[in-house]
Amino acid sequence: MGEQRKRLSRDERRAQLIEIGRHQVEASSFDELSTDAVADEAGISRGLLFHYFPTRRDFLVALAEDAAGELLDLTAPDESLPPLERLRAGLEAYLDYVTTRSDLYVALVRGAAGGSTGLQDVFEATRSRLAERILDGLALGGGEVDDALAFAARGYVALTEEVVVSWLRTDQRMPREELVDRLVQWALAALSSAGAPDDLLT
Amino acid sequence: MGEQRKRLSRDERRAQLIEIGRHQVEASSFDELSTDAVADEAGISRGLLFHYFPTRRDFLVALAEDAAGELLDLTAPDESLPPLERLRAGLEAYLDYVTTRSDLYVALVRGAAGGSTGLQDVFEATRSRLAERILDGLALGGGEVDDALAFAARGYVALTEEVVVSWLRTDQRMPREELVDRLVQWALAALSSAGAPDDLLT
DNA sequence: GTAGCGTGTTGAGCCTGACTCAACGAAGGC
DNA sequence: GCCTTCGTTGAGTCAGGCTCAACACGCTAC
Repeated sequence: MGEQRKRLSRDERRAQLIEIGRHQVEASSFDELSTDAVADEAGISRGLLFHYFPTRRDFLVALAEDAAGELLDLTAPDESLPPLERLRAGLEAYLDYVTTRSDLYVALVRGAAGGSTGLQDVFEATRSRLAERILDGLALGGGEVDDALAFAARGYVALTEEVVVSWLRTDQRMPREELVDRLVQWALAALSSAGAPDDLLT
Repeated sequence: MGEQRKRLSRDERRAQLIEIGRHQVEASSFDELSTDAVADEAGISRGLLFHYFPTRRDFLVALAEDAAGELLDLTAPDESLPPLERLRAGLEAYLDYVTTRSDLYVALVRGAAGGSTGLQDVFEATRSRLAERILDGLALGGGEVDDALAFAARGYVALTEEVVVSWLRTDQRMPREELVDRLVQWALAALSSAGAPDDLLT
């Protein structure tokens, strides 16, 4: 590729590399990503990538954090809504993200869970954040959450991820509104089974 | 290691390598497993491993299949039990396996989901098998399962995996009986939310 | 015994891809 | 116009996956 090499600022170069890395991951998966390929596509030397990311793993973690951060931003809860509406809005935003970036999402959910230790941590942390948000909607008094509720929240997040991936795989055959309704139902069922107060239906 | 090298039959050698591979995976993770290390521990040349498993990935897949097969065998449903009892028995067996081989289990659930394509398939297939078993308990007439029920079953399996991993991570603080009770509750909640007949409580 | 044969096994070496390092060169300040 | 800064280079090292032609062990036949 005879692209003319250009000198970029640290931030620009870093952003460019992450952008390219995301494409590569979308096209294949995390563990198939090659640093050489990224460098080639960026039109830089092989060595430069390691000036920004000391290790291939660091690079992958940066990619995962970038994608996860984007997901978390776009699904940030609207505190002004009552709990149930908030959950529904969160699910809608989640599905927006997922349908827009389905390749990246699947790569993240299915690829970052395993793989290197660092990736697992990012995945873990993201799932935790999502679970916390759900619990925050309940714990109005800011009380301690017991194990059962915590398990319910985490389990529900996992259920949602799995269902959404399955839904994508069936070409979204089920209407999206029905899917959201069901996911809301499952949330209520999981949480109330775990002893959550029923007034979360506010 | 001055162990005397011995000539083994194909099946013996293969079994030995898988056994060693499982140890390595337990000790670290799938993607950190090194074929050289396995060969060393087995006291064989580096080349021989590739005589049995043409590719590192093939070896990892064989390991995952071995572990997944073991899990499926040990949790095989007892057809003579009524649905609800069968589910409970399955969960008990599942927890037996998980507590016995927690390292391997976590490596499988958290490591095989991502990583190479082949590993993902094994993980996928195992989750599907577990979901099918749950649906089999319902579909007495052998009718078609609609998307909602299929999603519920798959989602529930994912929920269970996540909850169990979390439970292990909290040093099994919650009593095991309570965990089983809750998991049964969640199963009923998830399935009936998806429109399963209520007479699955037989 | 020894000649042959099937097959488990070897070990040197290739090759890809992650990673290093000393030196180069394009902006900006003086 | 020189100097300092720092993004950048590219040749090279190293680890680890993978190959291949030859070897050696156990066996049967003569």
